[in-house]
Amino acid sequence: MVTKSDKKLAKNHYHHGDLHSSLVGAASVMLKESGIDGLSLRKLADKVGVSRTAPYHHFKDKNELLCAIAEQGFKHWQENATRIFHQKDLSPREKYRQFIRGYIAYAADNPELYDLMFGRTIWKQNTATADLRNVAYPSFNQQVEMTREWQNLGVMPKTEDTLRLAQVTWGTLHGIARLLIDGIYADRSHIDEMCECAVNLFTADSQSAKT
Amino acid sequence: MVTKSDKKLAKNHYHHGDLHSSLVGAASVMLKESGIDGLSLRKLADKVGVSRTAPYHHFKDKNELLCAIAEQGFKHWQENATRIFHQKDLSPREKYRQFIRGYIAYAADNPELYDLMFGRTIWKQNTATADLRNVAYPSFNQQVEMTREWQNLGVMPKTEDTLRLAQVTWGTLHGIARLLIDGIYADRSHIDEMCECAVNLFTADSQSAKT
DNA sequence: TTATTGATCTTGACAGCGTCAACATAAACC
DNA sequence: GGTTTATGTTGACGCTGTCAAGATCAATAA
Repeated sequence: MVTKSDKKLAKNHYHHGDLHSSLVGAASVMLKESGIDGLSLRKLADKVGVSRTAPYHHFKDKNELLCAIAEQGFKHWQENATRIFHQKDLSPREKYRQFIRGYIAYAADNPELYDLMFGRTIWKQNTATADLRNVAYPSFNQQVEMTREWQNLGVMPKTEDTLRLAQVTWGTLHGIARLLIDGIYADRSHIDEMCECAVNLFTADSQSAKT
Repeated sequence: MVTKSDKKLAKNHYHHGDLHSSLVGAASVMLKESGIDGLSLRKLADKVGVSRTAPYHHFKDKNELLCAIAEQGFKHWQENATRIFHQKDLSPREKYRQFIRGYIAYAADNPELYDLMFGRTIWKQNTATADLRNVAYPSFNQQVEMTREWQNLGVMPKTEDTLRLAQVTWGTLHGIARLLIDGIYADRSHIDEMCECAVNLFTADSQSAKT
């Protein structure tokens, strides 16, 4: 049994040590490179240096592993979003613009992760872990709360119902993101202008008070 | 060989007759029921009453079959869209509303087909057949032409660049559609109100001239 | 200290998938 | 009638997720 000690020099252990988080880590990398379908549990186990079925002692099935990755993604995005939202020295409208650009940029920079977090694999099959739901639902909800705040700040029209407005505007961001990461909007040089256009449309009083 | 004559009574033929279109037909049904991943060539061949690999004499691989189904979908949607657009006795704004509702309804009624037509399976891998591209690209483009017309009719703001405006508004429709068919917007009773909200946002002079 | 339990990792196996190769049959054409 | 071509067949390969049964080690109870 010199094989193991080759990889983990000091530790010649039968047990891996922290296989759980090692798997999530390696799986995130593999997801980024190959997408959800390309992420194979067997290849993953191989990369971590463990047998085919070892991961099944830490995750019930592939879905549970995917949920764990998505969970990390939501936490990461959440930080990102609140950081933008609490930025100082910015007019509300400029902050809104930043948020929109930040949203699209996050999706464009992490296409496969975005696909996992907001795609059908997890949500349509209704197989989200309790842990994932505990992070994702608040994140979905934050979209509504932000919209309410933007309405109060006079950035978005107060005439529209908050929930509907949030659904439509998030729908827009999601749609643009998906068209980008799914290869339908090929030309990414237009992203900035598209965001600008969206801001114009969603902003109350789009004629006046630009910038 | 009485087996075959049981299924196709008169024809006890070694050759199927019109396997190509039979496959597309059965595959469309199977897609609707099980989605892209659930659509298995082996099950499909079995359902049509033919051996596992027979389809490979009519489609190079699964991708080509999927493209054929998507092609049908685009033609079907194209009819649908132009029928709405050339409806008589409707104010431009009302026609626009109808189009938006029609778009979302088409996606909601054919979720798996929509996923195939506008999803990553075909477009991200860049594996669209020439035939498919010949139907899909004009369909994408029609979105821009319609936007231009709506701008001319005074429904949509003339201040925005046509291409950007088309990208953002189509993005919105696509995003709402995806959130619905991917199981994130669970409550379909809100669809009408969401469409209404979108119309309000995208329509020039949203304050006045409602209907 | 020893015995036992439980967590973790192993190999073996199974069914399903897309797809290639080799072969069989029927139709079409010279 | 004989040859080519289109279309069907079975067999096989490698990949996948996942279950079952056994091996190994850590921790805990006697």
